[in-house]
Amino acid sequence: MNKEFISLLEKHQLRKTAPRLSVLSILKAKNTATSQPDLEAMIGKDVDRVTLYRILKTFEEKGIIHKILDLNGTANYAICHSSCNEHDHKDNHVHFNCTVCLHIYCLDNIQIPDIKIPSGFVSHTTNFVSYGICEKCSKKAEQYVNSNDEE
Amino acid sequence: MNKEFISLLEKHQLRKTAPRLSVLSILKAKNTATSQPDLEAMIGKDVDRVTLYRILKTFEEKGIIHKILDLNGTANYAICHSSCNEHDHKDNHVHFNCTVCLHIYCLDNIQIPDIKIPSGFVSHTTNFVSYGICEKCSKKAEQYVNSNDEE
DNA sequence: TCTTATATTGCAACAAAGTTGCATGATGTG
DNA sequence: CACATCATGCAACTTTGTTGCAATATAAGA
Repeated sequence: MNKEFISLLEKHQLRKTAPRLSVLSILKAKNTATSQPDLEAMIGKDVDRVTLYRILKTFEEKGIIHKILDLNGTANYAICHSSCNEHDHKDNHVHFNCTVCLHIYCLDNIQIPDIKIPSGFVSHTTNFVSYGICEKCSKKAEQYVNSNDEE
Repeated sequence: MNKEFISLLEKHQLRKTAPRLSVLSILKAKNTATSQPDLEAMIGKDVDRVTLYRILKTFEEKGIIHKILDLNGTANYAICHSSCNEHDHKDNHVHFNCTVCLHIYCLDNIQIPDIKIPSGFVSHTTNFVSYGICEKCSKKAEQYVNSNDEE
């Protein structure tokens, strides 16, 4: 399991260090993006806050992870599924940001549609975020409603 | 010109105060969204920082302005063109974020296309941001290239 | 295996962004 | 004009992110 991360770091010519492997394993373990504060809490005090910021920055630049901002502007990070690299680092799937649990889902199968932009403007990347209620939170809400049927 | 802002505040049952009118006139004067730091600088020290935050929060809740996050997660604000209100506060046009000057343009004429989201998920709002180089910055770059033709 | 250049980390200190509680002051309605 | 309420200002604080520099770990070569 660790081998996967080690080869990922090697591929990008980054040294294999404990903090970096921790970050990768935390991000990989979840199916949603992880927020900066959560990451900081999960990684604990073994790794310095500054180190974490720097790791996230290099990972993003190398195309290992991508950053998505939630509705509050908080940074969230997820491992890139598609084969990103330094030069071609696109993250052209739609994201879903649940307004209840605040989780961000990468909808890998849903491509961002093309749009026409005004002449004179040149677009390099696009970002599509859908805000609403995720499956888990919908189900929880249903259960809650059902349990109060007698009212 | 002030009448416009005063009636806007009345419409939303907000008291007409000097700080609120300042915010409105600053936002209205520009064709791009204004960042929180810029707003703070422009409004000067006559208005307290905390007051500014609170004004922006109420304006957003009332549907007077909308918030757009730039690529760094910095909050930017623009006056809503469409007739938004507390209950129907949608901002369904595309935004363009220039990576050079960092300005955010509201592309009022360009609607956000619909997408299919996975079953179980319920979408309330969508957000579409295009990142690239705006017209002004493109022209500046051209001029720069031309002036260095002799090289 | 030892040495060494260099990438990476940790620490301290700081800057910026945003929040909370409370007292003061302005607004608008009767 | 009085008064309830909304809005602001101030102080203090939390969170998020950055910078410089010294200490340390990594990887590659002798």
